[in-house]
Amino acid sequence: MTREEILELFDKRGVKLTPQRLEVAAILLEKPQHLSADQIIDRLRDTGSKVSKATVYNTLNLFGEKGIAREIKVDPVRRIYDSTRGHHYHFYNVDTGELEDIPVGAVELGRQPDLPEGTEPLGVDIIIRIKNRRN
Amino acid sequence: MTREEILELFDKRGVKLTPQRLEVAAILLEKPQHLSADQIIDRLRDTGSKVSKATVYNTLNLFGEKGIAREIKVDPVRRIYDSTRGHHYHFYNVDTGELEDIPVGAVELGRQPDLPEGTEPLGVDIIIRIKNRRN
DNA sequence: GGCGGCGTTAGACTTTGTCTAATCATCATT
DNA sequence: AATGATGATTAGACAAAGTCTAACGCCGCC
Repeated sequence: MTREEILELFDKRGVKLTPQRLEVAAILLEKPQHLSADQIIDRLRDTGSKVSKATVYNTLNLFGEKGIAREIKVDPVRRIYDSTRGHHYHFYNVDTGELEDIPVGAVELGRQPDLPEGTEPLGVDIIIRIKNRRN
Repeated sequence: MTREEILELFDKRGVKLTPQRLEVAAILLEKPQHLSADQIIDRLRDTGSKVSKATVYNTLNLFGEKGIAREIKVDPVRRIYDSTRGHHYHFYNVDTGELEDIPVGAVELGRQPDLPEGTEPLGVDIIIRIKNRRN
């Protein structure tokens, strides 16, 4: 994702532009990928950036709320952020910890259940857990 | 779930019986429910049990591995254990934090995607996020 | 009875993420 | 240009969940 596209996305989602947010976005949204806060901080440090830990966490929370990145719940100990915003699901390899996008349309819900009384849908998360075949 | 059924389940899943494991199981498997480690410890304390925190965590990890309970990944800060072992999915109310089982068969995957090379399936987690309707 | 192996325990420790209080940036108004 | 308000950023303290360690207990087996 180019700098231009990021600016546009911020604007569209009502996120005020700051240098720090742009730095975080540049790393996370560079390409389709799954990164933890820690990995993002490491990469920022690698590029000599001095964005603080607190800001990275604030920013990722904001990105999650505003739909700029998706928080994926797979690993109970660390939050993973997905740069791909569109409707899609995941493979999670429990051996390697790797997370992989499932091509759109390769999996689809057959029947949708009725929601509990007085609630409305927010979204659906599907994770297909896999492991390495050994032999 | 009765004490008898728990003993049977332990046996079937190759889990050695100990008084502490039985105490944890008695609470978690009592009925279909979703509990955090913390809630389980609280209930143990309420009944006067002195099972240690470490043992509760060890036991829940063991139960997860052996298929005696299911670990649900929904809240990044706390692990939730589901006493229902069968194939089923969940509603997660982000307003209340409540987790609710989706009746079996009410939702089903239409298409199953091809798995990545050299891997085999372990299972599928589906979480339908919902929120309270306000008006 | 002694030994080995596993389970349990208290409490220290680790890790991830949040909070606090101070500082800084931006912008509108005068 | 100074003022002030609002919001973002920062370092570091803090909180919470879960893991680890080292000691101890229990049980079966030789």
